Amino acid sequence: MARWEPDARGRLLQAALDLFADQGYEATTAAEIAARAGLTRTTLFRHFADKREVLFQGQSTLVSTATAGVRSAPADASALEVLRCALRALADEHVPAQQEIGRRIDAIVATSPELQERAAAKRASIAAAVADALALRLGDPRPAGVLADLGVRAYYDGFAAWTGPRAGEPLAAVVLEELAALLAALSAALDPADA
Amino acid sequence: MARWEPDARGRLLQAALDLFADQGYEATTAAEIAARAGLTRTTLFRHFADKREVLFQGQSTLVSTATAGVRSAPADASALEVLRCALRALADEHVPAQQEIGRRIDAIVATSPELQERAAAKRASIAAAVADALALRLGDPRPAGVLADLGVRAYYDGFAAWTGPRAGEPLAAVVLEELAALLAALSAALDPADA
DNA sequence: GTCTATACAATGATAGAC
DNA sequence: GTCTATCATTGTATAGAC
Repeated sequence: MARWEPDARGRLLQAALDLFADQGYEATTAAEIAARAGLTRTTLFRHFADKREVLFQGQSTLVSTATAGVRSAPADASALEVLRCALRALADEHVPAQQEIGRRIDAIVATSPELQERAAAKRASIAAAVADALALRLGDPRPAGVLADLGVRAYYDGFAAWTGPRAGEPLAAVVLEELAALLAALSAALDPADA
Repeated sequence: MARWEPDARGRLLQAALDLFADQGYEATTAAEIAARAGLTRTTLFRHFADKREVLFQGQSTLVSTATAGVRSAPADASALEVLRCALRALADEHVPAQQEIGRRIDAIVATSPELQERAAAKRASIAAAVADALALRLGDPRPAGVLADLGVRAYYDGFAAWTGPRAGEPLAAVVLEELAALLAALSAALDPADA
């Protein structure tokens, strides 16, 4: 029998979601979150570097997943196929149970500049990881960066659709479809004669 | 004759650059920066919302500049031409005197995750401003977002080249050239048959 | 209108006990 | 792994000085 209740991190996330939704992010102290999770403030900061990371804990592995996803692509894959491998790897990190949590997190992040800043940093880290891994494969940082931006945009927009109207479909399918839509939109925008 | 030395913000920036380079960002307190600028801690926080903004003050107008740049484009301009208008507007915010400061800021930001987070948030804000303004013009958020990413990447990469090896050229020219290079790299990556 | 003095809540780090 | 306790610093709020 364990000396402590298990899953301290998950309990802290639930507590934070409840309190932030109730009182707002700024009005909620780290001590309150910890208390609601049955812990102390010190323990919260043992698990997370700061108050924001309680909310973003689900994204902590995405950077290494993105890198691994690029490296997992077959040796003869095209640049676009490599990008799709990375997106599939990222999408596989999420299960439908996270859709509800994702919605709640998004709603809270939208209320706080401090949280939006952390969200932007996370997205930038993932984009940089994809860009670096792709640059290594392609031998050229320019297409790598552009493709990484495209892929990360598809991933975020696809994730948003998956937590909303397209909750029933597999995340990977939604994301890859979004990537195709972005590429088509880009072609159309760059070559207006297509109209 | 003025009662106080002018340009408090500029003096705070100089003080921060010196101290951060000397002791590191974390080891430098807001009180030290203010003292070196001949001010008090209270006054620093009157001018800037937080310690990080002392460094990023030069980017405070870029979001509105980006929006204005998109709106300043001729009514019959293509999507790409509109994007170029925005980039020219952004580039015109900077003068060669900022090259040295830009280099010093970059070096310091590279040492601190907290500063990198702020930098990522600034970049994301500019990208979002361009994307929103473009979406309004194009009537479709998808190409707008992709083009905004492309443009912002060209702007940042161009700026980095301008503070380094291409210091002698006009920033706008470097950025627009970078945009062309990114577009060419993308085409080549998406259509490998071109080789 | 800009600067300063002071007090304050909260963050995040640290050291040591269970 | 958790807890108590303490500490410097951030960032805010409020007051007044030149």
